Amino acid sequence: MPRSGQEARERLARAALELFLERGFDAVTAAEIAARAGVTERTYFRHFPDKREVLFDGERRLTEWVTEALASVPADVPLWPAMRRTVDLIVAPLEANRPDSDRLAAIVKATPALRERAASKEARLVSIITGLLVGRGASTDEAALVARTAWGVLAQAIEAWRAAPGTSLQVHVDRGFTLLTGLVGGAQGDPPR
Amino acid sequence: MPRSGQEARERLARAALELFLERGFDAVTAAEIAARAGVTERTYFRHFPDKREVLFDGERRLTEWVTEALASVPADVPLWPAMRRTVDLIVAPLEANRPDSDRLAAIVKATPALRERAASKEARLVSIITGLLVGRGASTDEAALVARTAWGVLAQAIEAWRAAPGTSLQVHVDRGFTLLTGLVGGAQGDPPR
DNA sequence: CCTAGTAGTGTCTGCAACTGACACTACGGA
DNA sequence: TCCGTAGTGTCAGTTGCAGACACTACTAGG
Repeated sequence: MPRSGQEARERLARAALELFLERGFDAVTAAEIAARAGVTERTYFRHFPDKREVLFDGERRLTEWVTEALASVPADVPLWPAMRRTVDLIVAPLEANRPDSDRLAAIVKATPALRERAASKEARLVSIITGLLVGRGASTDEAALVARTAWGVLAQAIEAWRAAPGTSLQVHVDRGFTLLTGLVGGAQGDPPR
Repeated sequence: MPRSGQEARERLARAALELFLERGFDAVTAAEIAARAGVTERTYFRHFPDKREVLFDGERRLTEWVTEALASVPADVPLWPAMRRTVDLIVAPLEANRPDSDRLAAIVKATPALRERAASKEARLVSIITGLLVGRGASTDEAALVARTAWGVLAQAIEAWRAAPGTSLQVHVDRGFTLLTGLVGGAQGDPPR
């Protein structure tokens, strides 16, 4: 293997994070990020497809966690319980990662262009999960619905977790699932036609 | 030349749609859209904040439909049933709008940059719905969860509906809600059907 | 130890998405 | 009839991104 490229990539990611924290996403140019990392703008774009993507490099790990978690659930567990266990399994890594992900979330929240990218990443993750569920034997419709719903619970839990420092993510997740079960499963009158 | 402003805006929207259909989003420049509409590029950017937004002008109507539909549900209807009725209420306008929205969906689906924008719009709509539900007296957590989940059902139904021409959206919506109830509310045991 | 291949980089060049500043023109109302 | 306003054109500038090509550090193979 030739000279480590991976190293430059990490310097770029760190430089970008610093600059975005210092001055905000919009006030930083790609050339400046590259300069701080000691490379050229062109090199930046060889490592990341655009200015935003540096920040979302960690999302790949999330995908891995989900994939592994779901794979670790026995195949005979029905869809929804399997998804629930999967969510439980990725709570730990998420909590371990909190300090970093909090800073990231702050930057993203403050920048529309980044929120857009984040929303897109979520959608992509949901569709990956859907694929995995289909691989477990679910119908496409079921899989998509379960993936969307479970992700919704987790996403909402994460949001509440960030809003309330010092709380445990697991608590929010549990609350979300029970809340959902109560709301949806409850026999309150909603006549289908 | 023209005076209305609104008129130019509509010409721009039509021109953009045509060009995107003819050559694809990426192969069209903002200047070309403007030219076909008989104005300058600068004028384009006075009507729309960026190249993508022309296509999403109609989303405002969706927001209105949702707002009105939810407002029309009596305040004493509990959260989830209220949401379910709201979804039912906007099925009609959605179906009436099918030909246009199908073409739009095709363009969006083919272009990553547009999918991103679409995902972002969905997120925004969900947060608007959350706000409305809070206005009805729900807690933030409940509201967010219900909004996310219900929108998930509708979004999934719309996708299935587009994939199966000739079917009725209402059918997919009904199926989605019953499926969800069965999965989430049902005893932890059995795969459906 | 030398040589050849390859991954990573710098440089140069160019397009297209936006943006600010300013001058102009049609219009509706006083 | 004149004036204020909203919509537009023009021009110049910044920045995100991409193709082409030459160069350099490193590694493997002889």
